[in-house]
Amino acid sequence: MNRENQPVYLRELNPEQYNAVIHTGSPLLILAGAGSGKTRVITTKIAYAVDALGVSPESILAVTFTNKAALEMKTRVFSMCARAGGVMIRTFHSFGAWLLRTYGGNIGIAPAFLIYDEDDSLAFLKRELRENYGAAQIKQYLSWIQRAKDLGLGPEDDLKRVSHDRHLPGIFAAYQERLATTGNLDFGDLIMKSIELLRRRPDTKQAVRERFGMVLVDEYQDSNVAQFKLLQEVCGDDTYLCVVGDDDQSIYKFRGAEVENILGFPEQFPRTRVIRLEQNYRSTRKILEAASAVVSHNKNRLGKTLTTVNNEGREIVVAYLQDYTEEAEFCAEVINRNGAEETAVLYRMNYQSRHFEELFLRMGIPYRIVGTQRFYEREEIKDALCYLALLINPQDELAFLRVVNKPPRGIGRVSLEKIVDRHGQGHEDWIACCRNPQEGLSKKAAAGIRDFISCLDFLAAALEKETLSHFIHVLIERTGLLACYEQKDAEAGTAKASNLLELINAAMPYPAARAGLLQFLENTLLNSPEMKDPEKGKVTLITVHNTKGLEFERVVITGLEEGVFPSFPGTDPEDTSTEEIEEERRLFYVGITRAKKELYLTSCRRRALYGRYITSRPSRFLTEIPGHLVREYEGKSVTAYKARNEDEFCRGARVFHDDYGYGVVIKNESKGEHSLVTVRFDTGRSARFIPAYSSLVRIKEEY
DNA sequence: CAAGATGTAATTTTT
DNA sequence: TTACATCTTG
Repeated sequence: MNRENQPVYLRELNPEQYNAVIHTGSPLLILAGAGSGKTRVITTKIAYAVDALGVSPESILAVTFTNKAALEMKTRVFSMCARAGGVMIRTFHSFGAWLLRTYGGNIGIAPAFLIYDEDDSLAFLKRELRENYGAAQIKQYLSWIQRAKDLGLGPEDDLKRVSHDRHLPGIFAAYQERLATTGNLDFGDLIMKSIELLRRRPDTKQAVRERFGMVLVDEYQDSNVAQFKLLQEVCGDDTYLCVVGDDDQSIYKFRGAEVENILGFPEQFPRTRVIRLEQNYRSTRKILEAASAVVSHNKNRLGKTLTTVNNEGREIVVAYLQDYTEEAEFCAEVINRNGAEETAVLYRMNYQSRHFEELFLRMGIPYRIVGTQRFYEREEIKDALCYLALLINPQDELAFLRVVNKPPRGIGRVSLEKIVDRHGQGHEDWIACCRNPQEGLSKKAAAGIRDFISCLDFLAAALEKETLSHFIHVLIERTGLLACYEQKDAEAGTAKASNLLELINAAMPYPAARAGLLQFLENTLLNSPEMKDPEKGKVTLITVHNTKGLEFERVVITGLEEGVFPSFPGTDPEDTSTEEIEEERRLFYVGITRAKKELYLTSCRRRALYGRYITSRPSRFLTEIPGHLVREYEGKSVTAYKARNEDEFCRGARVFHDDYGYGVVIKNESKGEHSLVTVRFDTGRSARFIPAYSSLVRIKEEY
């Protein structure tokens, strides 16, 4: 075919990418391997549809999972095609919010609803359950409710797939009811209510289907059942639907992601055309080969063969180390040799970052940590946002309870209880409830309430007069939040006051008054800019989950030990289900494929757990990488600990045990799977161990 | 009503 | 070990 006359962005594509871009006429599933130019294809496809096919930008809907992805897609589409400004590029939740604000009135949803995040939901459920349940149980129930919503199930549905708990349906129903009295929605509702809207109102469904003739979904492997149902409602027979994803990179099962969505897409949508993107542009051959070998151990996958024309590259370095201190030292060494920029240290769990932070701080290695706490989740920001929320919606119970005594106004638990009781009797909102004379309140509390009300009145008036940004400035001063946190900052060395001031800047782009405030609140929550822009010259500390969509020259994946990576909390490693292991393996696969040129894997012999050392075994994933791709790190620690082979505890070997201390192996018998080792300790005692189940470590002879 | 004391639990996390 | 949540005391 003649591609000479086509725009540059088309000529740069490989044949599969090209076919995916120009395809029309049936549902399309693009199976895009890691580093295969997935985002490029989806953005080019949008540009091409507008430019070459004459599709109206307003009729295109592109859905992603993260704000970051949405933002990136917007930027890339607009840079390719200026006319694409009208394309709707949103996250699933943001799309739901749009749908409900636009048409929600048809099913009785007030367009000015606020969105409760997970913390809010939990606080909410706590109010419902705290009399009879512990914190852990409440969390469990919330998690079940969320899972149910992920599956598109309401309180009245059969919840057996979520849990057999007898009380769940009742608690779920009570939660929904309580939420309804505030008029607000939680994250799950943004999807659930959208489905309900389109099902109950054929007129709305028709309007939506007429508007969106072309729908694209990115990261489809992480969609859940509810999102699939929503997609089914949005897409009619005439809608062109294209989904992009990689079943090997599905890592959010614990959040309700349903790999079946992508695996079963061709059956769900008849006449589906499947295009595979298997050409990798990111990694060296060795890295890619390792990644493929590892993930090929998974059974539940479509299977694809990634190839690359890139160089073979260096061997993968595997370092067996003594403990997390040595691991941090190893990372420091990698960084000092190669530079911090374009280097990432990956770990399975957030708390693992501490060891790296400590050492890097001491050694003066510049680093940044990605994705610990979101801006809007900060205590002080949340306080300010709750004042704002209360101004928009005086029914907002949660917001009221959070800020009524913040900063302290002398309204304690007892006084609050009385107000809550009083509110429960009438049907006035929280502010009206406080406005009326309070009986039985202490003088102090009554004064506090009066103060609170006059503060809110002042703010309500200010909201109409000031720009939003200035209004927020007024708010944090008039409420006393700023002063309160300035004092706390001085005591605790935090930076909460400056975060509050940051909020003033964040509000700059928004219009004034209620309308602007509403937009601002939604954007803070649903489009909160995460501070993920790679700063120059710093090493990146990041969880493996958070690396999705990123790439680095050099990657160190740390903590490759059974129980850490793969992780299986609370479960016996022996009976961990294969499904769980496969998800962990996919996560490892994601980690490996982030590396462009160099990959390092570290595994520790001992790890500190809640102040105690426990021995761990190397991750099974390490054995899944073909030996010829790997070079074992031979640093200072090699003498202390080498990969365990039969000789590790041979007769005469010097060993250390957590409880017994130092000793010498005097006998080594093989018994089936495990060897039985007899040790005489320096204290004179002897004991027998199965090394696999003990904390026995081989050490250097000198010790 | 607010600061200290004791107890308990401990993944990953888009929105 | 540490972080937090709930309980007790000033």
